[in-house]
Amino acid sequence: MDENRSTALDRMLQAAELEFSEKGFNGASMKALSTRANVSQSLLHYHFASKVKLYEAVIRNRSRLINDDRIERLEIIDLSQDNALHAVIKALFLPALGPLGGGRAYARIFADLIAGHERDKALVHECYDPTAQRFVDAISKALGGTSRTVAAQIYQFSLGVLASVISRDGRAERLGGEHAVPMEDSVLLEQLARFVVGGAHAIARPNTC
Amino acid sequence: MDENRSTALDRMLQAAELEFSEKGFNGASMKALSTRANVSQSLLHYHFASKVKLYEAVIRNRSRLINDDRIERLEIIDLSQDNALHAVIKALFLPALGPLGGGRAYARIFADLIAGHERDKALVHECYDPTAQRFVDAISKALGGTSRTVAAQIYQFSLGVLASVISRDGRAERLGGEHAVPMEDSVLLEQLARFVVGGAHAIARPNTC
DNA sequence: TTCAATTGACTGATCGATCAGTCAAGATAG
DNA sequence: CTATCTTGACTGATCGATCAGTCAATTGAA
Repeated sequence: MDENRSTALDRMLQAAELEFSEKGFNGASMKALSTRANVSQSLLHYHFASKVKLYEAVIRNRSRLINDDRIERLEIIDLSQDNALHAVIKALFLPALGPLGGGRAYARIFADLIAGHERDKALVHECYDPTAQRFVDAISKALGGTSRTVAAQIYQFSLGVLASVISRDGRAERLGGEHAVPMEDSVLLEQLARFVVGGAHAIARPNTC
Repeated sequence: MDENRSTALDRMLQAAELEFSEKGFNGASMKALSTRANVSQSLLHYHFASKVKLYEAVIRNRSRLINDDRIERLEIIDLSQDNALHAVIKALFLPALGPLGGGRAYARIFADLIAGHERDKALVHECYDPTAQRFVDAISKALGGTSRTVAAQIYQFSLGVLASVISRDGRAERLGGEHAVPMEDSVLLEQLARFVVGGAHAIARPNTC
């Protein structure tokens, strides 16, 4: 009962995600964070013990939402069909760009994880590697049996491209000049996927085309 | 005379680049930084006035080295030749990956800049946009007159791919499994360029291939 | 040549602010 | 009552920044 009332725990996680996203781990303060969540600073420590643990909780929470969706989308793809890779890449990107991805909130945290800070290595290993392995497999198969080494390479590049887009700041529009009309999300995703697929083919089958 | 003796100013800039790179802006402390440079903390403020100004000095310094090299390499490319785009992309990537790029030192700072923090927007605009414009132009021409909007898109994706590689942490090797032998720098650059060129063509000329 | 005046580089001590984290006590519910 | 939840008050450490002042080198006037 009273299910949809926002609990203190929900508010804390939500505020933490926003705060970490906007200021980064070191830039975010427990005090500002508690104010944002309308709880006392002590309550944060009661539930999460430490700032690091809270940070990990945020990432575990969000990465589970994203990766569950990714796997769900991946599993319904027939990897033997022609445009399988295109579907795989969209299954990788869409959950991170959509509402499940936490919108702007999670964007910078994600970009930080990509950057590969020493602090986050173990966490990335725990939260993202299992799903990543599945996608490396899928990429390998979708490309007709490319080596896992090359598939992992493509996966890494793909995440880089995703990161460059996920925290959109209008720079591409500025550099593009002219009218500078921001791109629709669905169109951007399509561009993104096409770029990655094109690049993947160029690496995996350098002789064709 | 006595030209190659390390001055205090040099040591400070160098230590700052390392410290900011390893800990990020908020994670780095002026005290640790001064210890690293073997100067007093006060000297940092004497020369750079504030932490933010020091950070900006580091980026202005490094970006100038990188972008001067980029332009130099870009200007000797014949944009009408067949594999012009490949050369352009290498001109964009090589200076950032080589010794001028500051090696690991500048890597994470660069990744942070890509992430697009609000704090760095104006600085990126000042230090990177002029060169970026030149490359967007070159990409547009090398692709036979693609619109600047699409060229800017490709430029943005390219930087994302670069960022994913510049702070190498061995994750790709781990995901690739098997022997996990780290890739040679020159080979990686070639892979990188081929991926981007393939992706660029896929976006700019969706009908071909 | 000599000596005061000025400058630039640099330091140790210290400032108030803010940090993450602690703790005992109050509130609330089963 | 008991156990969980929540709070305000507090701590030591550390933050970026400021300060007065030292020291060596340079300048300028006599």
